[in-house]
Amino acid sequence: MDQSEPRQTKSSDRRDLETMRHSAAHVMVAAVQRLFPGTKLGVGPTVEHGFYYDMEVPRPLTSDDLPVIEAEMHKILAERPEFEREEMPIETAIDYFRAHGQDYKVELLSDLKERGTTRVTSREDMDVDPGNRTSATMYRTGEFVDLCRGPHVPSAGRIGPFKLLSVSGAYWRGDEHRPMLQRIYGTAWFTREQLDHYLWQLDEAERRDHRRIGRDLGLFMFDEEVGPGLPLWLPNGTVLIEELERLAKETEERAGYVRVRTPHVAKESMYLRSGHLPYYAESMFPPMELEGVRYYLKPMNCPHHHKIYAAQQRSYRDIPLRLAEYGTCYRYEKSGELFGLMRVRSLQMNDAHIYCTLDQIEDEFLAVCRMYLGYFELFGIDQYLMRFSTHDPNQLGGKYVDQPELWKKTEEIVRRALDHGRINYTETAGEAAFYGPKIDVQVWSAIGREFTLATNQVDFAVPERFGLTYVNARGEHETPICIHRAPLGTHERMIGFLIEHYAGAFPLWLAPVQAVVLPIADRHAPYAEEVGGRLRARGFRAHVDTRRENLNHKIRDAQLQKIPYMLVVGDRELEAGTAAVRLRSGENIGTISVDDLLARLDAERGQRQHAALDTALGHSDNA
RNA sequence: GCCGACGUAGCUCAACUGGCAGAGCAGCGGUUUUGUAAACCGCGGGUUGGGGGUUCGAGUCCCUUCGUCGGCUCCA
Repeated sequence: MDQSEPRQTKSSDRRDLETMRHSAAHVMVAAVQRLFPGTKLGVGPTVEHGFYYDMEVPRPLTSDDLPVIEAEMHKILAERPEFEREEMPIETAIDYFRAHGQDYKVELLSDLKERGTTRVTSREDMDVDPGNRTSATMYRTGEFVDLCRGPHVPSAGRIGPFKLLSVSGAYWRGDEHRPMLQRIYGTAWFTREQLDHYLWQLDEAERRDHRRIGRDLGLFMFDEEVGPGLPLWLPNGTVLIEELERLAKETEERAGYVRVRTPHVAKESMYLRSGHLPYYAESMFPPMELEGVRYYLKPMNCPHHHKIYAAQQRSYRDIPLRLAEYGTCYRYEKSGELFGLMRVRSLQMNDAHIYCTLDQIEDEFLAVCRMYLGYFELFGIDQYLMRFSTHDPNQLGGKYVDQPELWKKTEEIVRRALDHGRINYTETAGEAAFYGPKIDVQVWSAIGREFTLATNQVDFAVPERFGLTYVNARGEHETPICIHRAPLGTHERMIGFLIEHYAGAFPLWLAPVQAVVLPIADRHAPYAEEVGGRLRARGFRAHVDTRRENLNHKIRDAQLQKIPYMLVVGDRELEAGTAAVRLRSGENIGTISVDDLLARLDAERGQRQHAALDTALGHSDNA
């Protein structure tokens, strides 16, 4: 994600840092081996801010073990061992590790030898060199020997300040059917200041965590009896939802969408037709049976929308047809995957399905991308990654529908749309949906977890299953292409993300409470109510704090609630028909008339309509 | 789902090796009528997540179940 590397870091420094962290990982695992003889090594790459090592330890580790391991690491460092490099034939290395009971290393080397690079992942290529199938490189640090490509710092004395952060389970080679190893995460830096800065950032991230802010600002809650992953939206959070929906509806209306509404359940037969059953069944809530018919909670809206499309004869003149719905879906996420609002079991999706011809896809797809970019501009989101996912030709007929020419064609169209729109993206093969290529917008939560925030997918397979057609200009039936898109993702994830993005200080148009009027003494309450009433009459969400507390107290509470405008009214303001305006930044903009205040608020609230939405609608290009 | 940790008042946290469940904030009642980040006094508040067990005695030890957290797997 962002920030925590020193700003001036050059790429060579960056490499040195990675080298040093990788060496730290070696020292860590050497310490674990000393403390827990019989430890078997997995792999231990560096990651964004540090390193980890996976290993099989005789007993499960707990966080209490980390200080002990750190102490052992310091002992090793005090011995100042050299990192000695040694190259040997691959068979010799296999024999060595087999003799030492290092089964995982044996497996890595055997794979490399027998199958070449096919099973070596990026996590593993720090251990073995996929390009070299005949010899292996070993590093010796004191009595500790590990398979490793290197490079390493020459001496362990070069390892900078470090800290072990957490311990957890991790499947060997990321496969849930294989053994679970113990993973220790750590971080290491050149200087103590950098380490402290990073640790401070971790604390800061915790303060931005949407789960904490969500509670403090009264946005949402969970209840054990309602069920895990089923958020309850409190009044303040509901304002966020409704403002986002208003934004979406205005934008989509102007972009030529029509709105529909569909039920939350449907019969089994529809999901057999759509292909969700049985393939998606494990992500769906189990069926409920009524009068011998099985119904499912909908995990997505597309089948319902397809039915609406199919309900009447469509002409080429009718399309693109863009059906939009903030649809509520239910997905049975595994219990361990739930995470605050970011990963839930009931979700409201900014969904729409665009039915169009092959010729129209490019424009439609680009228009959707512009819509994202407009939203992101509006929110000031600049830390994101657009990921273009294409199919893997080797999996046609399996993971992917067997229509090679359509894959090729639609992928080209998407690529051209992205290039034409001058949109930056990375391309990943083998990550497409089974029905077509897609773009995902990746963002990171405050604690650094990656999420797909929005998605835009081409579907050239499912419309056929639903028998969707349109009559072309020659009077023939043709199957339309469908674009699935959710530029604002789901309310749950988008709001979870925005909470962290703004650290709870939402822009005026989105803020659950936009202004609070603070009467200094009881005698100012009627005037305060009058000011509040005028704001509300103008469509602002304004409260009046008439508690018998002093001003400092009311200010503090309003600050903690991150209310954009605090309007202090006392004798002077009452007299003059004004309010003393304090912003949540702490800035005091002085005393202004209520009329001026309303004008200012109008202008600020109106910002959401301007440039960003023009981008969303592609107006800036045409203008 | 898997590995590990953690569940004490609305929130943040106490309670030494098993020995009378406590504090601050919030809430409520009263006093104060206040000018830009916490006025003062008082009061209520808990089946220590649920269930079972060990023990003279369990917040503390054991089992089980639910939930949460850190990862893994998976995903909007």
